[in-house]
Amino acid sequence: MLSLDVKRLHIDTPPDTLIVMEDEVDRLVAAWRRERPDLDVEPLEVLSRVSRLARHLDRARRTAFAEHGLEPWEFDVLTALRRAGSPYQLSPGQLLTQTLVTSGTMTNRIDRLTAKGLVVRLPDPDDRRGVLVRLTEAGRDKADQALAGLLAHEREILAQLAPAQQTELAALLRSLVAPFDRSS
Amino acid sequence: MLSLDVKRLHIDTPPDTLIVMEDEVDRLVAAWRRERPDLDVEPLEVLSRVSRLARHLDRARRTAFAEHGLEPWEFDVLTALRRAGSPYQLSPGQLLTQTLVTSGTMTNRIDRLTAKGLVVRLPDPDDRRGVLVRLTEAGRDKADQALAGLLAHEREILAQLAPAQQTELAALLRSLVAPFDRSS
DNA sequence: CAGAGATATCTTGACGTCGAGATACTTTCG
DNA sequence: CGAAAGTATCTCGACGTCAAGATATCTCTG
Repeated sequence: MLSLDVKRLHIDTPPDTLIVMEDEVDRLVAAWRRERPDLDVEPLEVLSRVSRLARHLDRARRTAFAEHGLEPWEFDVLTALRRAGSPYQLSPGQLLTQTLVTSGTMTNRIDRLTAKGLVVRLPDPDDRRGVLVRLTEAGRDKADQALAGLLAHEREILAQLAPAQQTELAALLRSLVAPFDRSS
Repeated sequence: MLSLDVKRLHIDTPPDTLIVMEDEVDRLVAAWRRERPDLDVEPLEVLSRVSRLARHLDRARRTAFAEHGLEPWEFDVLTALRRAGSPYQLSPGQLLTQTLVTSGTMTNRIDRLTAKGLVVRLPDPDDRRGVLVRLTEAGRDKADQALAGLLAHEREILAQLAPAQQTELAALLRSLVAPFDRSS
C-alpha cells in the first residue's frame, strides 16, 4: 500500500525492478493524510525534506570536522575569516552578521578560538572601540583542511544525483532562498 | 562582475531584461572561488542552500507557531501524538525516536506540556516501567490549528515555484534524504 | 567644540539541551 | 525459579546560546 503512494524516480523502469526510494517524509505525509484527509499537506513534501536533510547534513558536517578537531561553529568562524581574503581579519561585528549569532556568543567563540591559537585579537587602528579578529597561520591551515574534508563528504552525498540534476536542484533552491536573503 | 557569475534561470530571456535572482550562497561560492580557485566548490551550491533555507524555515515556523502560543518543540511533540491517531498516545521512548532528542530533554518537555494542560501522563497498563503520554482535547486542538497555520505559511513560501517544479524538487530532495533515513 | 545619540564589544543571568548515571521493572535463559 | 542482562524513564551537572544591560568610543549637530 505504501509503495503505491511513492513517487517513481524513473518512470520507465519496469514496475517489478523499480527501486522504491521511500523516506521518512513519505511516512509523515501518509500519516497526515490518514489523520487529516481534509487538509492539503503537499507543502510538507518539499519543506519537511529540506529541514530533515539539513539535520542530517549537520550531523555529517559534525563528524567531518571532528577529523580535524573542529566543532561546526569553529569552522563557521574560521572560514568566514578565510573567505575574507588576506590578511584574513574581520571585526566581531562582521562575524556576527555572517554567522547569525548574538554578540555574547561571538565573544565566547573568539575567546575559545584564541585559546586554541587559531585566531588572535588585535586592536582596530581606526576605531578604538573596535577589535579585529585575525586568523593565525594554524587557523588558516585548519580552515583549508576542514573545507577540503567537508567538500569530499558532500560530494559523496550528492553522488545520488547526476550533475544536471544537481544544477537543477541548486536553481530550484535558489528560488526559495532568494526572497529571504533579499529581505533580511 | 558578479552578475556574470550568476546562473540564469531563464536562458532565453534577453540579457537586459534578465531577472537575476542572486542569493547569499552565490556570494559565498564566489568568495571561495576567489580565495581557493584550485578547489571545486560545486557541492556548496546545493547543500549550503539546503542548510540556509532550513534556517530560514525555522524562523518562519517559529513566528507561525507563536500565533498559537506554541514553541517549535511543542509543535513537534504535539503533532507526533496527533499523527499517531486515536487515542493520541505514545510512550516517551517513541517520542524520542520521532523527535530526535535525548531522554532528559523529553522528560523536560513532557513536564512543561503537562503543566500547560496539553498532554497527560498515564501509567502504561502493560509495562509498569512505562508511561504513556496522551494528548488532551486542548492539545489536539492546538496541534490541529498550528498545523493549518504552518501549511498556510509554507504555501506562501512555495508560491515561488510552479506545481510541477515543487514536485520535481520534492523528488530530488528525496533522493538525497533517503540514504540517511535508511541507515539511521 | 560640547553634548546627545549611535555604535562596538563585552558581561551577566537565565534557559534548554545533552549525556552519563540512577532507579525501577521486565525478559531471557540456565 | 532466580540471577543476569536488557529496557524505560527520570535526575543531575555541564555547556552553549541568547537577550539585556554596561562600558567605552565615535559621530553628528548646532
